[in-house]
Amino acid sequence: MASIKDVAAEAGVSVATVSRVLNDHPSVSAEARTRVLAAVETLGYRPNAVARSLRTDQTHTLGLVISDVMNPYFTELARSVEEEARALGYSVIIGNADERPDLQDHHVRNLLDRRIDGLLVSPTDGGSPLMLDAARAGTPMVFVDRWIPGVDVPVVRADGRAAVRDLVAHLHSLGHRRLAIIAGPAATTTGRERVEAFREALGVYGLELPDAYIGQGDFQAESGRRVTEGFLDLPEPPEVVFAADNLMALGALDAVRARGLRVPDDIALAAFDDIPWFVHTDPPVTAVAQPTGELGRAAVRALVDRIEGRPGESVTLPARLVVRRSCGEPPNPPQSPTPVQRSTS
Amino acid sequence: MASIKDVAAEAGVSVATVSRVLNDHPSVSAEARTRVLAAVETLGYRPNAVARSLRTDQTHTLGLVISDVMNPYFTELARSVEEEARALGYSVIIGNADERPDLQDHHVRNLLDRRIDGLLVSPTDGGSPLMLDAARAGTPMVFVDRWIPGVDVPVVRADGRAAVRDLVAHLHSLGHRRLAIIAGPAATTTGRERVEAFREALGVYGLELPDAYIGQGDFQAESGRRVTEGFLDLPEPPEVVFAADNLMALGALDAVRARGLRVPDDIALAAFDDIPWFVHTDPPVTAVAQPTGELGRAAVRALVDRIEGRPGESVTLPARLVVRRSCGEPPNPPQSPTPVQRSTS
DNA sequence: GCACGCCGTGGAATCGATTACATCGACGTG
DNA sequence: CACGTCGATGTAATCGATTCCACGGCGTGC
Repeated sequence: MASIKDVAAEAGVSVATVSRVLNDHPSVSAEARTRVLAAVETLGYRPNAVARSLRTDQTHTLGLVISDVMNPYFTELARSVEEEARALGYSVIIGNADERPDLQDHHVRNLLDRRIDGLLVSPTDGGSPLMLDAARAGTPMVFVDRWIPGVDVPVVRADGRAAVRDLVAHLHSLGHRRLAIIAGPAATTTGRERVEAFREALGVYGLELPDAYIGQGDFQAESGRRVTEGFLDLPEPPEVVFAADNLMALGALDAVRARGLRVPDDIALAAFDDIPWFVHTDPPVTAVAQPTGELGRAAVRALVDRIEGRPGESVTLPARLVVRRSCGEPPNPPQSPTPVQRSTS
Repeated sequence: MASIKDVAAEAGVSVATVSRVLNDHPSVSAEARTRVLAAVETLGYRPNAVARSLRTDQTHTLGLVISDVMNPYFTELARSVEEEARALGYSVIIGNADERPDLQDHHVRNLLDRRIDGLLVSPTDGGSPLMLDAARAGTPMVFVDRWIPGVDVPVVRADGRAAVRDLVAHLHSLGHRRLAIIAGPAATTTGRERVEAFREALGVYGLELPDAYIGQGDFQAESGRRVTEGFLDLPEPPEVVFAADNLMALGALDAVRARGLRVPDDIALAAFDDIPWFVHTDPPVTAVAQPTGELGRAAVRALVDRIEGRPGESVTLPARLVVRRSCGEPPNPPQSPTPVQRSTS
C-alpha cells in the first residue's frame, strides 16, 4: 500500500508538502498542489489513519459500550449514535457487554487501548475501577440511558416519571388495582428508578407496591418469564404486570401464554421501552417510549463537546406513554371506522 | 498516559527489555521481568495499540459491513461475529450500510483507512470499484449472507432452497395455489435467489409465478407494506404472500391489518429469516430460519484463516422451515394439551 | 588457557504520518 | 540599495511501539 513517501516521490516534492496538501494547509503553491493531487490519484493513495493517530494523538473515534445489542432499544441507540458521530466526523466502535460486567470491562479496556477520543457508556453495573479511573484520569466520557451516581460525567437519559404516572393513571382508570413490576438489576440506575417511579405513581392513587409484587429481573427475556410465573403462582396474582424493559415483557408474554391465559383479559401487560414490534404482538403492547434517537444524538453531541474542549452538558428528555391494547380497552373507544389502525404508532 | 519509556525508566531497563517482557520473549532474565512487571503495575501502563499497529502492520481488528443493523437478523449476525472474533483475539468494527451503497462505500473506505486486518461484508449492491479493488489488492475478505458473483472471495451463507421447497409443500398441502413473493433488491444475491428458489419450488407442484405476483421490495418494512397493498388490489389477489425478509413481512402484516383483513384466514403470510419476535406476533409467523449464529462464526473463522495465511474456505449451511400459524392450521394438529406452546420455538 | 557460543541487554532503525524550524528567493519599503 | 517580510518548500524530530544488531560476560569444550 502506497505511503506518503511514494506520493512525494511521484510528485517530485517532499513528504512535508504532501502532508500540507492533504491537510489543506494554506501555504502550498497551486502548482505543487495539483502535482500532489495527481500523484495521489495515480497511486490510489489513502493516508494511514494509524500513523496519523499516533502522531496527532487523535483517533476521531468514539467508543460505545452498550448493555445488550440484541435489545432493539440499544440497537436503535447505537444506530443514532453512529449517525450523529458520522455527521460530526467521527467513527464509532461498539462494544456489546451483554449485561456482563466482565465483558463491559473487556470492551472498555480494549477501547482505551485503541486510544479512542471519547467513551459513551450505558453501564451494566456500578462501574469497575477501570472505568472510574478512566473517568477520573480525564478520558472524555458520557453516560447514556444508565449512569453511575457520584461520578462526574455528563448523563444523557430519558425521564420516565411522567410517563409512568400516565401509565398508572391509565391502568387505574381501567379498574386495575393490583399492579406488579418486573424490575431490572438493582446495580443499574434504570433498574432502580423505574421501580421508584412506579411506586411513586401508585402512591398518587393510594396504592401500595408490596414486595411480593416486585420481581427481580435482569433485563433479559428469560427473567421476565420466570418472574411472571412467580406472580401467577401467588395466592392473589396481580392484575397487571409492568416490565421494566421490552425483553422482559416478551418473557412475561410467553409465561402468560404458556399458562393458557390471555392478555389483557386474564392479566394486563405493559413495558418500559417501546419498539416497533410491540405494534405487531398479540396483543399490541402498551409501553413507555423513550426518544431513543434523540438520546443517542444528544449523547454524541455532549461527548464531542467534551472532546473538543467545550463544556458538554447532561441532557434529560421526557419519555411518553403509548397506549395499545395489552392493558384492556382504552377508556375512550375510538370513533374511527377502522379500529385496527388505532395502534399503528 | 504512561508510555513504554516511562516503564523502562521506572524499571531501570531499556525500552527493548520492556517490550520483550510485554511480548513474553524468552530471552529476558527473571529479575528484569519482575522489575518491569512491577513498573507496569505501579504506572498502570497499557501498551498503545495505535503505536503497536503502526509498527507491526496488524490491528487485530476485523471490519464488518452489514446492510442494516435494525434488522434483527443482522443484529444477531453481528453479535455472533463479535463473539467468535473475540475468542480468536480480534475486535470488530461494525459499519451499518442501511442498504445504501454510498454508506457502504463510506464504511469500507473508513475501515481500510484504519488498516483493519480483514473485511467481512454483506454487500448491499453489486460492489463498488472500491470494494472490488480492495479484494483484488489482496485485503483479506469474506462475504457473508450476500455475495458478489465473479469475485474471488469466500462466501459464507445459508442455502434456503430446501427450506423454501418445504415451505411451498406446506402451503400446497394447506390448499394454497396462488402464491406471491415480495422480492428483495435485484442487486443483491439474496434478493434474486429467494425468488428463484420460490419459483423452482412452485414448479414442483406445477404452479406458476406470474409477474403480477412478484413485488419488488428493498428489504425494508415500508416496501413490504407497499407491495402487499398492490397484491391486495389485484383483481385476483394471492392467497399467500412470502416476504423475502423479516422486515418486509412486518410491512405486509401492517398492510393486511390496515385493510381489516386477517392472517391467515384472509391471506397467508410467510417470511425468510426467522427472528424471536415472530413467535409473538399476531399470528405467529411461519418462517425460513437461517443458522445465523453459525454463519457469523464460520465467516469469522474463514476470514481469520485468510488473514493468518491459511486457505479460508466458503461455507454453505442449510436453512430450515419453522411452521407457525400464519399460513393456516398445520396439517398435523398437535395432541398436546397446551396448544399455545406449539409455536414456542 | 583460549576461543567460541550463548544469554541477556541496550542502542538505534523503523513504521507513516505531522509539524517546528531552517532556508531561499522575491518583493516592498525607507 | 539594503534590509526586513513573507510565501513556498525541505529537513528532521517526533509519536510509541517492535526488532535487528552489537556487545559484554560467562560457561564450556578442546
